[in-house]
Amino acid sequence: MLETALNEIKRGVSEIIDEKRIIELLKNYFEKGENYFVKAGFDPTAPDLHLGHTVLLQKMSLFQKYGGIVQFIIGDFTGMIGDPTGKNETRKKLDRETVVKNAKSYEEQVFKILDPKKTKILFNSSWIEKLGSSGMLELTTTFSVARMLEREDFEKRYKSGATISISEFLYPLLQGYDSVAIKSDIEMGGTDQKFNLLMGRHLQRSYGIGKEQAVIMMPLLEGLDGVNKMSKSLGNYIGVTDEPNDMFGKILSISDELMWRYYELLSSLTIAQIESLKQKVNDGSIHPKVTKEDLALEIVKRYHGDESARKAKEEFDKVHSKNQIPTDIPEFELEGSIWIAQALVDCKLESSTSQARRDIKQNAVSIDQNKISDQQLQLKIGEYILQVGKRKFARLKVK
RNA sequence: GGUGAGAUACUCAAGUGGCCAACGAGGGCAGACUGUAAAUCUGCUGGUUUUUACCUUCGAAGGUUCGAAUCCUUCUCUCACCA
Repeated sequence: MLETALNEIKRGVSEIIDEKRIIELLKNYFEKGENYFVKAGFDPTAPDLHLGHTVLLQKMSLFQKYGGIVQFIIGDFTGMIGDPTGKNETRKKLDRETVVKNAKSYEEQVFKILDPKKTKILFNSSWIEKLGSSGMLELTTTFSVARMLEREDFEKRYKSGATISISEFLYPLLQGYDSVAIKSDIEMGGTDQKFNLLMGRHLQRSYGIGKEQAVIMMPLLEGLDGVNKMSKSLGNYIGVTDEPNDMFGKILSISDELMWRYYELLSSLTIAQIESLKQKVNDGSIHPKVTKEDLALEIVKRYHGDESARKAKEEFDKVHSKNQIPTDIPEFELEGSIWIAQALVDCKLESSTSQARRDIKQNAVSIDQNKISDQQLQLKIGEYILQVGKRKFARLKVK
């Protein structure tokens, strides 16, 4: 029992620190029914979860199966600083209303994966603000600048001569202090969080709360480009709230290589099942596209249900394999005779008439499925289906 | 506080009086080829129906000049060394 649980927990994990502690926690649960806390922190500014986050969430939900109580921290205080990636400077404090709204939005998304009955949603401002200036000072005495500079991105930036503001040093400390305040037993995060996660252990020891959290790091899921980690700012993400059609299409657009990575980290198939699939694709008995479609179906199903997933697949075949017009496309109405380039801009297919002209020149624009080449074309009264590239469509009614 | 260096489009980065809407690379978009994959090849990548033209843009504001991303002044920000 303990053995199976541990193996499930270890699947896909990038690194575990203090595995003994985890075994101990599981043992206590199986033998005495004792619960324990599993912490993970999230930024309050971006309540749009994507599949990269779900790698972590899926693992957390597994812990809930084995006695874990999830402490879902919304970093409304630390969010003001922003995790020091070097890109963002100090951010504005979000007003209460926005934080609450974002938290709501988190709940809706998170509870598609986590069990609400075994999840606590906490705001870190609630204990950090109580620290006050003296508490904050005390916190800074627990760690040295030299050690702080050991953190990889600090070191890089310091050596290359980029700016590091003092407030950025506070971020890891405060995140670590969260672990002190809520007495977490396990903290989870991405591999990029290693420094911050370990800070939790360090501070729990410094503050003498009587335990040190174990740390589990999950690999960062690569985004659609297959190179960078999935992130909203890079625009290479699949959001859990994406429309079924979008979600399906995005998954199918990943490379074959990346598909296996997604299988490992996102699919509920066992490792053995995935291996056998891989085998079949390699010897040619299954087309890789079919395998990818199955993956897309499984994931869309998870967030939107059977019916939507099936429809998304049908729609996809219709538009891409058979080259037909999608079912739902945005509709626009415009007045009188109108210049094609302007019409494309008004239908939000192009950002400027200059861009529209360039695309027409490059054979990227079609009307009612026929490519056009006349940049001066005037659209008369009637209904048209405009298309730019492969995926941008609009239905236009000229009156 | 002192001395020196720097700020160019989404990112990196050339350009140091007119040939500059600004080399090149990455990214992005489009076309060909495909499985809407990857790889590869090609084109485009500030705006404007005067498109071999015009307008706006090289940290900000002024100035010199027929003409400035380029020269001068002030300011803002960044970095290095010294204190």
